[in-house]
Amino acid sequence: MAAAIRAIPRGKVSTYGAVAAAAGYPRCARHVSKVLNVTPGLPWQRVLGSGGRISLTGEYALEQRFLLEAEGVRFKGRRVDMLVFEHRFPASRKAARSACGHPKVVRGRGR
DNA sequence: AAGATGACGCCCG
DNA sequence: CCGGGCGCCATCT
Repeated sequence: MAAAIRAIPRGKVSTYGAVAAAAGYPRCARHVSKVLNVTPGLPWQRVLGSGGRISLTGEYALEQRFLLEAEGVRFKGRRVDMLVFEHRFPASRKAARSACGHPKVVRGRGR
């Protein structure tokens, strides 16, 4: 997970959902945020919400926008121009349809 | 164990 | 565009 985030090059961005999916956990967008919190050294500013919007709140949101613009990322109003700056992760076929942190614990959803 | 929360995502009006 | 609601998963109290 953290590796996926580190893989985002400077001047590019990604979204929680995309990072999670790239890491092999399509349903764990939420946990990406946690990883960012517990893992220092990650380019947290390059991770945005869906559509390229800053999900952060308060001053951190301003920080994030500032840092991104410093890297060359342009904003379209409140969002980032995803069509240009969204980083495409390499096609990982590590389809881990399991839970986020427990590859073995498969939760049979509903059915 | 149950309830509540979180830097989320998607659908509906 | 905005607001509201529901689902998802892990962690904390």
